[in-house]
Amino acid sequence: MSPEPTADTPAVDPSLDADARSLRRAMGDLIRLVQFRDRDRICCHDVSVSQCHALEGVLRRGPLRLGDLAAHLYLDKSTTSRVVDGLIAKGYAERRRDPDDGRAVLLHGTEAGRALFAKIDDDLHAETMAVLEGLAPEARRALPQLLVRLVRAKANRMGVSCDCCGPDEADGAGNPSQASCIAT
Amino acid sequence: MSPEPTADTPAVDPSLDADARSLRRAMGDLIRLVQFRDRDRICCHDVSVSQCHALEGVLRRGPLRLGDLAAHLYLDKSTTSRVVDGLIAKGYAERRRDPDDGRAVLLHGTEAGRALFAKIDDDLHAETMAVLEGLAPEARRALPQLLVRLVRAKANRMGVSCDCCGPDEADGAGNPSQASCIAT
DNA sequence: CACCTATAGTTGCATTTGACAACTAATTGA
DNA sequence: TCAATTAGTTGTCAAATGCAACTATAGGTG
Repeated sequence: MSPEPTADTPAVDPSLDADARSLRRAMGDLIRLVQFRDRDRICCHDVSVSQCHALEGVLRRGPLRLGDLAAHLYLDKSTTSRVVDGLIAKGYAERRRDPDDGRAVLLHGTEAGRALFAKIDDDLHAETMAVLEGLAPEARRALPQLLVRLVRAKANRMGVSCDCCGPDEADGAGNPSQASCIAT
Repeated sequence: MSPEPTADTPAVDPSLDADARSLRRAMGDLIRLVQFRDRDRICCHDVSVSQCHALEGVLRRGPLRLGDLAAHLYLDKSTTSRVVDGLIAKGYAERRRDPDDGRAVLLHGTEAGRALFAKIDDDLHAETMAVLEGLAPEARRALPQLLVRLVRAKANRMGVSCDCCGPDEADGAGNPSQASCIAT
């Protein structure tokens, strides 16, 4: 269980274990809180949580196919199609035929969609800023990196590929595959 | 938008904004991934995700009332009751009358429940350890604290009180109300 | 003590979310 | 030209969840 520090296992920090427990506890709280969403079913403004994620996907990743959005959302394409229906019904997105492939649709955000998302994004950004404020810069910089690793580990375990970060890549140095995640 | 550094706003780190965006992107991925749970509906072994959280609550917080568990899970008490039904059906928990209050039940974990949870806990702990490994100790130590702040902020916004951390408390110093979260 | 009110849980019911499977339409390749 | 593949949509069903109604117990107050 607790590997002894030897020449090639360079002294495992004894607090690692405790840190892991703390992290899991906090994560558990976060996850439970996040999954409780039906109450104020509306994410923030006029859309459900899924719709909000979908809107973000459509806007951030430019016009994209339904299947790609489904992958991004970790949802079945049928579910995704219906989520998009909702977005379209509210006038935040639209389906257009892909000129290069008659089977496919390209999802575009509308002006209203962009406006709505900008508002939501601002809100969440402000909230996040408030959370980060006053934190040691190194710590807050390390956080996304850590979350990405966590997501990757979970995705791996669940047998899906997370689009945030490629197949895999050891990040011993500064910001390796994380870059590809943040950049988009 | 970008507040100018003055005497009393001690030079806002210009990277704060970028850090916040990175964080939100990673969080988004995490949340989407986590909400995709119906697929392998079974958390890991023999229970659903909700049941897993409930089991953890029952075991970690000793015998507790249904209402308290519901609060912990951010679920309606009716839903919680049914989640517990599932746990009981599988023999992982049991309802007992509260000797001090005939209306209440006290939820107890069974031996099987303890055993199952130990297994799940080990798995997740190992996963978390792997994620944390190789990270700078300060960074990984700061992480739970940060998540707690995030949870608190979200809980606040949603108008619920998160049990992980009390009403609120500025943590300028080392580890303030975070302690109460980790300690439990 | 009797009764009214508040509290703890359970059950009925409707809604939402989601997956899977069947279907349609379009592309690709032999 | 036609079979096989691929992109999306729609039908159907199951699970999760909240709200409201209900039961049973506690706690006060006249």
